[in-house]
Amino acid sequence: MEMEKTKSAGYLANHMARLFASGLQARIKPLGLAPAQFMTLLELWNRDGLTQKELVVLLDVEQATMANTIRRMERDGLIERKAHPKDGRAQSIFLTEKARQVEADAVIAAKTQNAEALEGLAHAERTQFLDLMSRVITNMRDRASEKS
Amino acid sequence: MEMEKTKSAGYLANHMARLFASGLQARIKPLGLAPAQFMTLLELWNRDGLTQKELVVLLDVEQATMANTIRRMERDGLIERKAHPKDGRAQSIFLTEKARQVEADAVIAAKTQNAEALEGLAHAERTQFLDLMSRVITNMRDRASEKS
DNA sequence: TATATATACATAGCGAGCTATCTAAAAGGA
DNA sequence: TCCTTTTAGATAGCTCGCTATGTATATATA
Repeated sequence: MEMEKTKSAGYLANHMARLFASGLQARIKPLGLAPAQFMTLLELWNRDGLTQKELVVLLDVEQATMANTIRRMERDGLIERKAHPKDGRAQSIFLTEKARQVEADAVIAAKTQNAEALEGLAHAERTQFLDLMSRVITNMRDRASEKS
Repeated sequence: MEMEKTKSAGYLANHMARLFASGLQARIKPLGLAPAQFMTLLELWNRDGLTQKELVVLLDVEQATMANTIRRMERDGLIERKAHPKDGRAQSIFLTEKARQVEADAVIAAKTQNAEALEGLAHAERTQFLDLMSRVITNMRDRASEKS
């Protein structure tokens, strides 16, 4: 039973994601951001005052993962937590001035990384690439949630 | 400057790779394997007695990453290290009987995971998906090596 | 040959993902 | 109202990436 890794979608997905992450990391490190922090900031730049739970749903990571990411972001002065007005268990997460200031540069960095990765792909290929990834994600997400 | 994460190749690549990894993990955990161990075993099932350095090149991970993966594989009784006959710095890595015994089941698990992920894609779409990922990987790899 | 450089591997320390488990508050039901 | 269940979050402990650095052996050069 042969298994050629260069023809395995899973192997390629892992390899590709690592290259995206390290490329993005190099670009945003000067801004004081790490990749998961950037992804979280994307949601917060869009709308402030979310709870940890809301971020978990938006980014589709486990609660424990988000708890740690948020802790590092607080440590790094990117966010502040305030008591939730209605729910004593929850906290609302707000951006600091520092986080607001890096938005433009960080978004440019991410767009540049994406552009570099997709270099040499025709417009239609790019569209299809995003579509195929979305469909594959949907396949696996649905299958995963079925089991719970 | 808007940034829609569902249209960002990097975001999708990360999400997809996490789903592949957790799907594979669930399937091979009963065999006593973790995902990175499986990827390493794919090379060793193909050819035994490789050095750590050779595995680093084949899997395109950092040397320190491979050193840790190998240590866990040794701990778990999947490999044994023997002194390299020609080079006093290096070690040759050999499979244990245990590692050989799980090959067939592990390969089936990985193929099943890939098949599930690609469900609903036409044959031509699957081919193109692998091709697009390969080209994107090449883009980023070349760019990364340029800088060193 | 003696020294300098390059290479193979180990280790420390961090980010980011995961599962499992705990606490405290909220919500629901008897 | 009281008790049970659910939910929000924290924490411990693991894998697997990474960078940076140290050590010992090989190799190359003066």
